[in-house]
Amino acid sequence: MSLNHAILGLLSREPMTGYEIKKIFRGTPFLHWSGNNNQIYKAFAELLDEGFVAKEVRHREGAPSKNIYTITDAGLEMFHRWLAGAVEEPVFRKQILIRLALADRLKRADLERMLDAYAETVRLQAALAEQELDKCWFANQADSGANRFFGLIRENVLSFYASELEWIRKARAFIAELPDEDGEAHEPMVGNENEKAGSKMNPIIKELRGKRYLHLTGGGSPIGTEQDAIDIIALCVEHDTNAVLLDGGALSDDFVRLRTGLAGAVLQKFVNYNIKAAAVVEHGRQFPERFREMISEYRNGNTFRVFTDPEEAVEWLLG
Amino acid sequence: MSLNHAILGLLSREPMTGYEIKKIFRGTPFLHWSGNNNQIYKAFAELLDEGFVAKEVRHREGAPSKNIYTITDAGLEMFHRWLAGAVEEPVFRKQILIRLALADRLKRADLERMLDAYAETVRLQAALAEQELDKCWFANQADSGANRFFGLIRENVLSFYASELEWIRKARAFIAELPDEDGEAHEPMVGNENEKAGSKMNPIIKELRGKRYLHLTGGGSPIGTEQDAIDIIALCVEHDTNAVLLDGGALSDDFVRLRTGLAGAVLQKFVNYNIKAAAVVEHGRQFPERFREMISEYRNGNTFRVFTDPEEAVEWLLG
DNA sequence: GAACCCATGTAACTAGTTACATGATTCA
DNA sequence: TGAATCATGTAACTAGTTACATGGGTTC
Repeated sequence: MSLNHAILGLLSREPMTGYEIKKIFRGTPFLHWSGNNNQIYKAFAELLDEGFVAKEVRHREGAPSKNIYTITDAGLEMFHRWLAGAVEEPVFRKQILIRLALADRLKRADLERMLDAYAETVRLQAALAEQELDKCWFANQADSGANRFFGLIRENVLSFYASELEWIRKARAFIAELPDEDGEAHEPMVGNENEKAGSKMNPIIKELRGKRYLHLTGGGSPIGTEQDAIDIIALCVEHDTNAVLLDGGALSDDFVRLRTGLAGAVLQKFVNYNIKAAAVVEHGRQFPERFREMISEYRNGNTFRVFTDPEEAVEWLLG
Repeated sequence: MSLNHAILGLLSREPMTGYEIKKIFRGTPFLHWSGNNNQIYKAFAELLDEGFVAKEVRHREGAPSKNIYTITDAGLEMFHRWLAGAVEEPVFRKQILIRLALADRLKRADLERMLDAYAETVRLQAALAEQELDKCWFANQADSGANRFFGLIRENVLSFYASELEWIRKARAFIAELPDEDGEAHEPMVGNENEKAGSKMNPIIKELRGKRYLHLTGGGSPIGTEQDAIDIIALCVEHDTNAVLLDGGALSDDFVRLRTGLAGAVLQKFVNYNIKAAAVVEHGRQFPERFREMISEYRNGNTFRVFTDPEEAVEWLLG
């Protein structure tokens, strides 16, 4: 595990607090650790234990005290030993390859849909990575303006996604040329029919002060796939509105876990179709930290907001 | 976790035993699970519990009985639902990028050495992946000759390594153009001096029936880096021999863990320089399964063998 | 006044790996 | 005879994630 070494590396530049380190991990795509509290604070406890860092507690009037960590000589030596040691091989995980290997007998249309969904995921991921890269800690450092190798790193990361998109193009071309034998026994796709939206999501059109909005009540099932977003948009177009009120139940577990990419994909679609969405959640509901961060990022825009009070939500939606 | 789904996908082709599934996972680079017992057998217990597979115990005379698993209708439906669901985004882990970001102030020579080591690792990994791909279960299946998409998958996997090598080329060109300012404060590389070999590894030249071999006694420290292999080769050249006897202590933990790539890199160097190596380990010593597999693969060749009896080892070395 | 930010930490869980255990068969 | 292959399983561990808990300060 080189997390500890990476922390030492960061501290070799300047002393930092756990929280700062955590934010760096969060905002840097090639630092593949999620940077959750447990990991970071545990790592510091270990490093302190081994004498690789020193802790300075800074008490602040009327504020929680900070722990500022400084690297020790032993820590610096450890870090340099790590740099001199063997480099790990690069690894990847691509579920799409597993699917493709196992979905050998799928119908062409289903394969195309799968690849298209993958392409959208990759594009999203690439955009996210680019954005994060350009505002991450390494992009612009105090001493030398920017890290000497940042350009190389950036290129490496983005080329990963670029070559994936290029491969998708090839794969699409390949399956387009496949003979589609209707008589063949195809593995059926399950649960991809369009009419499920109506039955599953329980949408109601409401009106307030002459303005319409679509209300997805908690009684229906949550937004669990990108298809659900498409269905919502279709309903909006049908009823000539661009405002959607989501009951808390509509936010599925997959939705609030950002790494599934679902929230990103759905909200991107909302942006594309100029649709405003307000979610009303119970007061006590806890979301993953990443999701909360995303919420606060969306606060700047006019696409998505989370409320606890339904009236406030509608107010914003129609305002 | 889609491991369970992947197993269902395999069973949708034909009934299999846990051991067979395990071997498929082991031998297929894009199935990123290691395929260790615990994982596989636990997964089967779960699938059985949920009614997605059925178990048929086949008792065999004088042999351990097999459990042959067959997918049920519920399992098949589950698998198809998974296929229809959202695809996971691709992810990668490249320690080299972290190093590069943190090793900003390293000397040019050290950077070059780091990139060269990385290039070798990637080449090794690529070769391994290619070899595994071509003899893996998906490469040649009974029904359709080969999986329709195997070519696409193969291309994707290999292009990952190819584009990494291409990037290394660019990175090398970039650092070659960097001004090497001698006056600058460089972060020193630690422990990369050549003389450590003599002091650390404790090598002795021995002779039997007029044939020389290099004996690395257990008293020294184990082979922990590629540099150690280079040092050993230098000693062989110096003493005009091509046989090395390694005491068990020389095989470090990193060495026996194949995913570190150390064993592969070291043995590749031995192959290149036509050096025979025999390791003598205590009778009870347990190695990771992957390492044991590698040992048996090397049994075909004339480069590396593991013995428990030192005399046998020397016999083979000089034979 | 609700929600977010800074800041620290812990408890409980999931995923995945290593090592141990067993025992017959096959192969050199 | 010793090691490898086939075959099944468990115990203990490491790495990493989610959720919970706390509390002052800031911002809309």
